Amino acid sequence: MELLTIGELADRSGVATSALRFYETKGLIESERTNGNQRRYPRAALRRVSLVRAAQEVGLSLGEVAEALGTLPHDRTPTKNDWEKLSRSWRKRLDRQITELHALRNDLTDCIGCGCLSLKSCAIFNPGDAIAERGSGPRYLLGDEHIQPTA
Amino acid sequence: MELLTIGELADRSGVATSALRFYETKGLIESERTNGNQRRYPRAALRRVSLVRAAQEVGLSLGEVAEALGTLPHDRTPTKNDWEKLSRSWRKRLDRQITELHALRNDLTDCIGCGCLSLKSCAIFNPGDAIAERGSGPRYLLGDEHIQPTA
DNA sequence: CTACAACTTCAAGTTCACTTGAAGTCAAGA
DNA sequence: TCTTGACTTCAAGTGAACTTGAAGTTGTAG
Repeated sequence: MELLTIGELADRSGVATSALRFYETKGLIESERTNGNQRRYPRAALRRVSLVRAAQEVGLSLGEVAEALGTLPHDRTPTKNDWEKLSRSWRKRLDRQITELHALRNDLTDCIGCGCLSLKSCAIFNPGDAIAERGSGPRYLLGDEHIQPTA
Repeated sequence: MELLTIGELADRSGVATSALRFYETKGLIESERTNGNQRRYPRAALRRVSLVRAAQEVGLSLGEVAEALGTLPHDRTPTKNDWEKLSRSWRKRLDRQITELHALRNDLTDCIGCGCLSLKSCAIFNPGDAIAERGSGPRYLLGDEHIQPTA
């Protein structure tokens, strides 16, 4: 099997045919045509589709993916160097994202740990807001109003 | 300052007023009204908004956030237990996401490392596809066709 | 050679998460 | 009191990423 039909590519990549045609209009993948005008994809298209999906995972829009792919040469097979540039920039983005998620995770853990009795220090629930207007003391999540009456 | 106007909430949360009204239609936040029908938000709303944004970061849709918030009691201030349930499920999701990103990062690193001379083992570019139809030897990324003519 | 699944294009529709605009009301300072 | 900026609702618009439908064509197995 030299070339893939759009249906085969869809099956193998797990991406709907309609999405593949859509990707093609966006210049993300390319195809040859049969005499009867049907698309035929080289094996490389399968990797290309995976690349697109991977990039989406990383948080890139299709436009950004197209742009990134645009940095790869059209006239020749990409070299290791070509690829390294692309890959490095994505990895950077990935690293940043991982860092952010870790931070969020830690905040959540703190919130569980603290039982929300020390909301002052809770990053998630006090982002940029000048809190500490009521002095210290117990606070409740999602319903600040329940201040213990100074019994 | 007991209650916040929508503008103040917007400034403090960094979320546009239009978005806040939109969140309200989705049941994500609530407000009281003045005699003149203007919204007034309790401080809790600020945390609530942050919660929504945090959840979006984790990859939840607004619908899912609404659902999650729905598991919190409406009639009383959420307790530590209420919160723990919610927080744990989100943290789980966060963990899964972090794991996925790590995997993706590693794949990218491998791809850089291998110089794409051993695409057979490259997870990103061979997901679920049975490759290895051409035997071993050099392969090129994004353009498989360039097989060295057996010089 | 025929049947039929798989393909083609093109326009329009969908969902999500908002934003924008119009037309009018409210709140607070000079 | 007047002015002005902040607010109100409601309808419509936006952009991303596709999907769906209609109407017609192609490829292949029987």
